[in-house]
Amino acid sequence: MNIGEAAKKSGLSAKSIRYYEGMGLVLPSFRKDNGYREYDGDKLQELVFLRHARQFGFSLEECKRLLGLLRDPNRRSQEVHELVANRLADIDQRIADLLAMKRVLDEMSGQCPNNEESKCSIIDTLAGKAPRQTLSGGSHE
Amino acid sequence: MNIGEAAKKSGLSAKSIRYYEGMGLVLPSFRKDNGYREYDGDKLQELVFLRHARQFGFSLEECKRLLGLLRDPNRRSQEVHELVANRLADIDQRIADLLAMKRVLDEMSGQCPNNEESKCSIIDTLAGKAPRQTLSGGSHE
DNA sequence: TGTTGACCTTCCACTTGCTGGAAGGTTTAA
DNA sequence: TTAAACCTTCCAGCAAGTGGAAGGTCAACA
Repeated sequence: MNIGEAAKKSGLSAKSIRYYEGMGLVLPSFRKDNGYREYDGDKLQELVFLRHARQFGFSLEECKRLLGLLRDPNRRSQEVHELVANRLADIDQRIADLLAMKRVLDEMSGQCPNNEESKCSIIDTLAGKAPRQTLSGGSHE
Repeated sequence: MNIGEAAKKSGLSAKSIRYYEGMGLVLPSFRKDNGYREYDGDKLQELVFLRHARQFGFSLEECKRLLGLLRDPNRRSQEVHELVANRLADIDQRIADLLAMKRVLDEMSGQCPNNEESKCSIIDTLAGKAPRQTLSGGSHE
């Protein structure tokens, strides 16, 4: 199949597929005489795999490693597990950061008069004029 | 004060301060004869404000609007409140996305044998071979 | 046969928010 | 005087693509 069909079936854009190819992730099965890329079932499966991995937030570098493991019949599941564990640690960190932001922004939001007046505790807090609301919780800055 | 001192006191890097200037966010008070940037207390406060706003995840465009509001004595706190509300909605969305990823990755991680064998349900799931674990929860894809 | 439209190709530019480095000018202290 | 530590501008690059230009190809239809 051509790149357009591979795109439709994999859920990726043709642009992305070309980009991933340039990054060395998934090459087409071969090129036809007219230069068109040709993808077979195996390659399509790799593209789907890639889309899933990206949806879980793996970087292209990590996707490259995952594809290597997908292709390697002698892989150790340990290695796959480790990549997922790293990803999970990263996600946990991001969630914690976002929750810390949310907590303080919620607090700030609730204290803003939200009217036609200029007085605004959000502005004061960001400017460092109001009682400190830090992301880290401590009073050190 | 020079950019180096402004950087130290604001917690930003000199590179970032120059970048923000290029983006039209915070200009130095003036340039000295030798071309060096000079920052006074007000400008330093704006830089600190900027650092805080960035720490809360506001984009530079949003920071630009926030700085405009900081400087505007006739601002309406409504406007500030709205920016924060938008930011909060974005944060909530991100958290929800990350939690959905985490949920599925946790599940996958627990099912992987995590040993020397090649059999790995994580790989199978990403390849779409195993019982579907989707981020959206539905069976539609 | 012509031509229209939908494909496909490559390449370059743009995005966000910086960071690093090169090449060079200034200031300060020993 | 000279070295270190500033400062200046500009250029390149990161992730992970998207958009568009310029052009080749293919299938269908009159």
